[in-house]
Amino acid sequence: IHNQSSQEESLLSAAPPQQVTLENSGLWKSFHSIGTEMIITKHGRRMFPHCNVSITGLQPFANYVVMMDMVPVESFKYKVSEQLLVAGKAEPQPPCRTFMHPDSPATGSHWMKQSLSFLKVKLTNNTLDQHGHIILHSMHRYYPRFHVVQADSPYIVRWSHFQTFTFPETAFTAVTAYQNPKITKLKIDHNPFAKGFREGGTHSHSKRLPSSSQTEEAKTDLASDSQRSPKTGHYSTWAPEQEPPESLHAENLEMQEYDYSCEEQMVPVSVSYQPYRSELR
DNA sequence: TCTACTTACACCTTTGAATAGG
DNA sequence: ACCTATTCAAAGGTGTAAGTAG
Repeated sequence: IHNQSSQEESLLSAAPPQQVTLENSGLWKSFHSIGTEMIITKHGRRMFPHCNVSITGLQPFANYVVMMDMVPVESFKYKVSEQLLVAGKAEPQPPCRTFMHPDSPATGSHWMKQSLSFLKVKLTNNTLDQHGHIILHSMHRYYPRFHVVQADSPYIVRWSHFQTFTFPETAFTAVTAYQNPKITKLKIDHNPFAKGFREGGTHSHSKRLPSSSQTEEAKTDLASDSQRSPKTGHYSTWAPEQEPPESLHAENLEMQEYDYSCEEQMVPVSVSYQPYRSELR
């Protein structure tokens, strides 16, 4: 753990260090090794793989809010020509929205009891979206970022005791249609909703997909994933402009007050901010 | 002509209400 | 009255092909 200041050192020494672990790390790595792509649509598309994390080191009786947002990996966009190529400067950032885990706020013991699923997160390319989905630019790369905030209410968050965690293997390219057939194959193989497109299925399109040697490799990765090979975050620094290091990233953010009742707010990485709470079915 | 995006579609899983049984 | 299990229809999540936009 690399602490930024003596003030943070005293803060951390008062409580056990928070740790966020990516539970389905093996599946993410299968996609990452090929180049993860996430479909974004006008009406919002779920992520696959979706983020599934566990948290430790919280104070059992304190309340916390857990959030997720998306951060650009670098400051340029891509185009397709055989493979993804850099195609100039990135588009201006759309409104940065945050997905608040529906259990928020909840006690530390609640969060640590079981892993947290971000299955309901939806991505859109519609900058006028009214459903609170996370807005991204197509042909840009992003990675999800997780925030753990000690707070009694999702609307008034003290940004002290605020920690952020990211996982390099969760970086992805936002696309409106799949560019890499290997990614398509992996998704069809492992997303139950895409079962109709699997080889041997009754769907007419199923035989159009090229077979890939990558699939067996991916299955091996998944086997290890099923044995739970989660990866735990620790404190280090890497700039989004750089290729992420193997290690995970967690940053202590500046202490400040934040009122979620506002429509658009700034987060400590100088992007505008919209609170979003998913609907429970 | 090329690339990026949108839409309709068939196929599938998930959800939740209704019902039955203990 | 209460709980659990089962059934089943509706809602919603998929990638694809074909079309549109620029």
